[in-house]
Formats: sequence, structure tokens, C-alpha cells
Amino acid sequence: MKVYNTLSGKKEEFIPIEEGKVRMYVCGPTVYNLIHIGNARPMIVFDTVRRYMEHKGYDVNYVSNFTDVDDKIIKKANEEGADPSVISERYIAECKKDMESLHVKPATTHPKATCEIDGMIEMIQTLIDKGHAYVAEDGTVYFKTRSFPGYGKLSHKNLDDLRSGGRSLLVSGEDQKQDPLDFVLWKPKKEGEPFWESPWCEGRPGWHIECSVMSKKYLGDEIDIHAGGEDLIFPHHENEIAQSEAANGKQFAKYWMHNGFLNIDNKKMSKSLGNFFTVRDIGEKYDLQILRFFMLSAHYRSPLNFSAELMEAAKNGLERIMTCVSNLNFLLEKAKDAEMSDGEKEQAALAAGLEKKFDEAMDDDFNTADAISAIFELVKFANTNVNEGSSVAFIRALKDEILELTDICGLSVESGQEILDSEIESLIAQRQEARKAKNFARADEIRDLLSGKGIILEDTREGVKWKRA
RNA sequence: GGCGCAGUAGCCAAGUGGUAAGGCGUGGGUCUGCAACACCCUGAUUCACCGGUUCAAAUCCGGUCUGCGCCUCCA
Repeated sequence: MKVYNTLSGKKEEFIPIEEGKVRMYVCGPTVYNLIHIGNARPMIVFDTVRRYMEHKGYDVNYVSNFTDVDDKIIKKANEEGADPSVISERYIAECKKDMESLHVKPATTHPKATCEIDGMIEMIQTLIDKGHAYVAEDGTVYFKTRSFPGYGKLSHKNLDDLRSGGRSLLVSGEDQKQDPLDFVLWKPKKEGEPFWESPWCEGRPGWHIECSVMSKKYLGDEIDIHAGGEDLIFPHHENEIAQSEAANGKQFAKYWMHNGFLNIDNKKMSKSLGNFFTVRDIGEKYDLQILRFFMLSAHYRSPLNFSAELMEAAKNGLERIMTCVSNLNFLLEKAKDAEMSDGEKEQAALAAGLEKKFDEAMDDDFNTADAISAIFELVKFANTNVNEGSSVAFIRALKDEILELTDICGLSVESGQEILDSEIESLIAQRQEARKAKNFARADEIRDLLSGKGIILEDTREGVKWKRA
């Protein structure tokens, strides 16, 4: 299995620190509002990475945090006159609902920054003790960037370029920094802000230290994969490396994975441009697994453009897979022979080749676009080769294969077995009578009636199929 | 200014040295009482442009153009 590592800029063979186990940390959202579809991309992408690794037999310890102390949360809390924890708890709950709709599995642990303050104070103290951090007059603690020789190794920047860059890194009120590149580990409270006691001042942690500490606590000093959106490479992940490696004296993460951005009309999504969509917005119109399918149809490192047309195309594509499974289920009920014929055994072997294609695509840095094409080929294979004469074993083999591969992608393509109420059953029977009697007007009338109730009928050679609109 | 990514059919999108996957859409056909589903056919002599390397390039090298991201909170 090969993984593209931002650190080296290359695809590398994945070798876990501990055989058979994967320790993985994914930077989670700041919970001050409903998550937007851009937030959803890393959740979906890295959940798929996790599912594939589990499919390969790895025991994955997957940690993804919620950042629940932040300026935006405090701002929102002040607007509503509520405690910041009310805001963050509310949006953590909403986020979990969205994740469920997106078929993102809950992490092994979802730590919250506010529950890990002790660990942060401890790590900051270690950094001070080791000479990597210093306390300013007002109690702010800064990380001394120049004290960490590897600074810039992830984002491939060098300190002098950063300094002479087009923009000043000095922001007003930060002139206590010894160097403009130094960043905050702990900052003093302001009026009306939540705060914690610390050796330096009453205050709260800087953003970057949170992830270093939560990763260390739940996964250890050294982890296999650290992941997030590409915008986090600098400064967030660069700073995490500096903090963790300076404090722990060990390599922090072996592999750094970053997903590309989701754009709207080739522009970054932003509220000011009016092209901002929450996951909830999309969920009003579409089953959210369509959004998931859409995102997996491109490579995770490529920028991905979002539009209504593209969602429609994704919807139709996913429906094709679901129709196939539904057809297989239908034929399964009608199948007579239990065992595969010799011809079917050969066919099944061919189909297994498509599963191999899927695995090879996923082994190559999680090429989900290519992997999905293997699923489509499998669907076509099933549509072409399964018929009313097929055996139970053959149909089931193909169905199971499709289900296995779609499940790795986090897609549920088998609609639940529903029992129709007797009134509808009776209408379908009446329509069949009418058709037999060539009373097509009556047959169409019943079909329209059922369509009005959300039941769509399809006449097949094997009988009448129905589905929900 | 610095760093980085991308440009493949109407649209989306794989492929990164051996002669262009897959999906959506379009048009035609088969099946069907009709519809739906499905299947078959329909698609790039060509991969932004210009040079170069090679027996061979969408894939490697150089340049040009265009779009985007990061360097400030951001998935």
C-alpha cells in the first residue's frame, strides 16, 4: 500500500510503526456552527482511508478532535448570551448527526480541547524547560521557532523566505515576540472569555498545541498518519511538528496526508461570495451519501469543484449501482438452482478480477476514482451476466462483492427490505389483472395513483418491481 | 515577492514512457402495451500551447499561457 506523504512529497510504501496497527489523527472542526461541505471532505476522505485499512486487516486507532475553545465560539456565545460550552456542545452534536448521514464512522476517540488543558500546560512547561518556549511580560507563552531546526520541513518553506515574504507576520499586539515567526502556546484571558489557571497566567491555549497534546495522549509520541485539509499544512501542522518533536524528542508523524480543497465554481467557498453551503443545506435536497459518492469520485488530493449539476450526475451514478443491487435481490428470490454451474464459476472468477482492480487502485494512495470505476465495471458485469436462469450462489457472489466494495467506500447501496401495506399490494395485483386483460388505461391509472404515493413500478420479465421515489 | 498544485471528450474524472479506464449527459437501436430498468452502438487520430530528449511522450526536460491554493483564522 502506497501513501503520498506531504513530508517527502512522494508516494511511500506504508509501513506501520506497530505491525497490524495504525495510529491515525485527523484534525477536526472548530465547533461554532454547522459544518460546511468543505469540512466534510476530510471527514469523508479519511474515513474511507480508515475503512480501507480496516478492510486490509489493520486495527485502526482513529482520533479526531473537536476544537471547542476558539475566538469564533466565544463570539457566538457572546452574541447569544450563552456559555461557550453551550455553543460547542450544540455544534458537536449537530456535527455528529451530519457525520452519521455522511456514513462517517465515529472515531475511536473524539477528544475535546477543553478536556485536555492539563496535558497542554504540561507540554508547554516541557517546551519552556527545554528552551523551546518563553514567557512574555503579560504571561503569553510563545514557541521559539528558531530553536527547532526542522521548522519548515513539512511545508517546504525556509524561515528566511517566510520573513522576507510579501506580508508582515507581525500583527498588532504581538510585538512581545522575539521573532515574528514565533507562535502562541498560551495566551492570557480577556474580559468575558473562558480561562484556565496556569503557571503563567489565567488564560487559554493556542490552537496548535491542542492537536499535539491530544495526539500524544490518545496515540502516543509517535503516530503513523496525521491528516487534514491542505490549508493546515502551514502553519498548523508545521507548528504541531515543532511542538511535538521539540517536546518529545521523537518523530511526530510518519506520514502526513492532506486533502485538496473543495471549491464552488472554481472559487474557494466563502460566506462573502455567497457560495457557502452547509452539509445540512445539501441534506435537505439529497441523501447525503450522494455527497460522499461525489467526493470519492475524484482523487482526494485534487481540488474538487462542487455544483448542482455535478450532484445530479453523482446521484444518477449512485442510483445505477443501487438499481443493480436491487435487481440482484429481485432475481435472488426467483432463482431456482442453488449451486453455481461451471460456466458461472468461470464468470465469478472474472468478477473477482475486478475486486483486484479495486484493491490495486486503493493501494495506490487511495485512488477512489479508479476504485469506483471498478465498481461500475462490476455493476455492468452483473447486469449483463445475471438473469432469471442464474443460480443463487452466483447472484449472491456478485451481490456480496458489490456490497463489500461499496461498503469500503462507506456507501450503502442496498435499500432495506420493506413490506408494502396490503392496500398497495392489492393495487399492484389489480394492475396486473388489468394488464393481462389489456386494459392499459386502468393499468396506467393505478400506476399513476401509486406514483402519487411515492411508489414507482417497473415491469420486468420476472414480474413487477417497485421502489420508493 | 516566496512556496506549491492543476490544465485529458459537452460535463466530471483515472491514467505519469509503449500507443487514451470509468461515470454523467447527448443521439440512435434492442427489450417493453407504454414507461422505467438494462443492454448494444454513438464519442478525444488526441491529452492548454511551443520547443527538446527518446525507437516510442498525455506521461520526462525547458519555456509560454491560463486557473487555483498557501504564506493571516480557515477542512
